[in-house]
Amino acid sequence: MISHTEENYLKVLYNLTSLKGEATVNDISKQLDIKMPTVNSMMKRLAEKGLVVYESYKPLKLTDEGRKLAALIIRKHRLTEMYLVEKMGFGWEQVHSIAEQIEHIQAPEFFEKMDELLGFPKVDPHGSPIPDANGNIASDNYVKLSDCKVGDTVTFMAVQPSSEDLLKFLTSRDLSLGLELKIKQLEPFDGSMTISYGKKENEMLSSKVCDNLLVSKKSKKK
Amino acid sequence: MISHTEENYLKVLYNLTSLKGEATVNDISKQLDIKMPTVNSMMKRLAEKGLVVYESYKPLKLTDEGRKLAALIIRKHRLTEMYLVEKMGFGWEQVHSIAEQIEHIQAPEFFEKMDELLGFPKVDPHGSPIPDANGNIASDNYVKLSDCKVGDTVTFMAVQPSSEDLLKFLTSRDLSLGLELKIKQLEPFDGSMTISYGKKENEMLSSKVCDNLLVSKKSKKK
DNA sequence: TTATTTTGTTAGTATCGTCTAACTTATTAC
DNA sequence: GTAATAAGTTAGACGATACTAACAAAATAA
Ligand SMILES: [Mn+2]
Ligand SMILES: [Mn+2]
Ligand SMILES: [Mn+2]
Ligand SMILES: [Mn+2]
Repeated sequence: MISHTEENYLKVLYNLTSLKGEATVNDISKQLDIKMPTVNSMMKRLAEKGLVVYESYKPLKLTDEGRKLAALIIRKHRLTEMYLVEKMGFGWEQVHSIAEQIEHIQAPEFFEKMDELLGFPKVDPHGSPIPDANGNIASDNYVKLSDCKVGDTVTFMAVQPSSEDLLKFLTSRDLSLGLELKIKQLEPFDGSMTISYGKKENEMLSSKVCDNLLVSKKSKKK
Repeated sequence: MISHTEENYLKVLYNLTSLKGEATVNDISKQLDIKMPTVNSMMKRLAEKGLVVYESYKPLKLTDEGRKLAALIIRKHRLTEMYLVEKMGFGWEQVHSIAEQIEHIQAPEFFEKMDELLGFPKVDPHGSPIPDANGNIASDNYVKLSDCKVGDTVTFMAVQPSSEDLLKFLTSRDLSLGLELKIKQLEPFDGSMTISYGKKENEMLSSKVCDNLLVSKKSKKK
C-alpha cells in the first residue's frame, strides 16, 4: 500500500527531519532532484495516508507512523549494506547504491535472514545505527572530529554523510572504523588537522573531511 | 530505459515462446493476471522498442534483442535463487518470490559477485539452466519422468514447472536433484508410478507429479 | 518599510500502467 | 456454412508520478 516512490520520499524526510525535527518542500526537492510542485503534491498524498503532517506554507513533519515506516526502510537499507560488505566482499563505498534499490524489496524473511547471518549487527558499514524490527533506533553520542581539540585521543565511529568520494579517500588513507585517532595539530587558518592512527604518523586531514568523521571521546561505553 | 513492468512482460513472453516459438495475448494475460487490452497495448509498446514482433491478430514473437534481454533477466532471477539457497540457507520452495523482485535490481556488479561466490553455477535450485552473461542458454535434453518406462533408471535433473506446493511435496519425500530413480511400476489406470531412490523403496508418485519431474536417461554427458 | 528574492502552491499537461465497455476478427461447434 | 464462442482490438477512463507556467506567501535585502 506504500509504493517504492513514496518510500523514497519518506526516507529522505526522515533523514532531513532527524536534525531539526522538520524539513521544507525545498529541501526534499533538492535532495531527490524532483521539482517542488511534485514534492508538494506527494506531501499532500502522504498526509492523506497519515504519514506526514502537512499544513500550507509550514515546514513538514513525519507522524509517528511515518517515522516508524521510514525507520523500517532504513533498517532494510543498512542491513543490506552490512550484508554486502561482510558477506559478499564489497567495499564500503560500493554498497549504498545497491542498498538504495534492495531496501524496497518486500520480503521480511529475506532481511531477517540477513540480520541473523550477520549476528544482529547494531551499525552499518559507515557506522550508522541500524533501527530494530520495531523501528526504534539507538542514538549515539558521537561528536565531529572537527569539534575535537589538540591532544584528544578519540575513537573513529562513523562517517556522516558518507559520500562515495569521501569513503574512497578514507580507504586510501587506511582510515577505518574503530581506529584510535590522536589529534596532533590544528591549523587555525583552514581548520585542517594533523592526526596519528594505526601505523600512520601525522596525516593531514582537511576540515571538510574532519566535519564528516564522527568520533567518540573516551568513556567507550557498552 | 526498460521498466520493471516491461521486464516482467518480456520474461513471461520468453517462457511462453520457448515452447512453440510464439505466444498469444491471451496467454500472457492469464499468466500475469492482467487484462487483455493492457497486454495488447504493452505489446505495441515493446514492439516500438524493437523487443517484440507485433502484427494485428497474429501470435507474438520476441526479437533477438528482446530474447536476449529476457534471458539476462532470467539470468539474474536464477542466480538469485541459487544464491538464496546455497549461501543464505533458504529452501528451494522459498526463493522464487524473492527472486521475482531481485531480478529487477540494476547493479551488474551485484549479480557478478553472486555468480563468483557461487562458483559460476550452470543451473538454478530447480535444475533450470542459468543463461550466461551474453544471454545464451544451454539446452538440456531431459525427458519427463512420466515419459519413461518400467525398468528405466534415470537421474532426477529438474522440476518444471516448479510450484511451491510441488517443491514442498518433493522435500517431504526426500526427493532432491541428482538422485537416481528406478522405475518399478506404472499404473495404467491413472499413470501413477512407483519408484525407488536413495533409501526409499517403492514410493508412489501421481502422474501429475511425474509430469513435472525432468530426468536424464543414461549417457550422463558432461 | 518597501522592494526583491526565495519558497510554496495551483493549474494544467504528459506518460505509464492499469481498467471496462464496445466492437472486430478468428476459431470452433453444429 | 452458418451460428456461437473465444480472442484480439479500440476507445475512453483513472490513479500514480513526473513536468512547466503562473501565481501567492514568506523571508530577506535595501
Ligand atoms: Mn547508505
Ligand atoms: Mn531507495
Ligand atoms: Mn523462479
Ligand atoms: Mn519480476
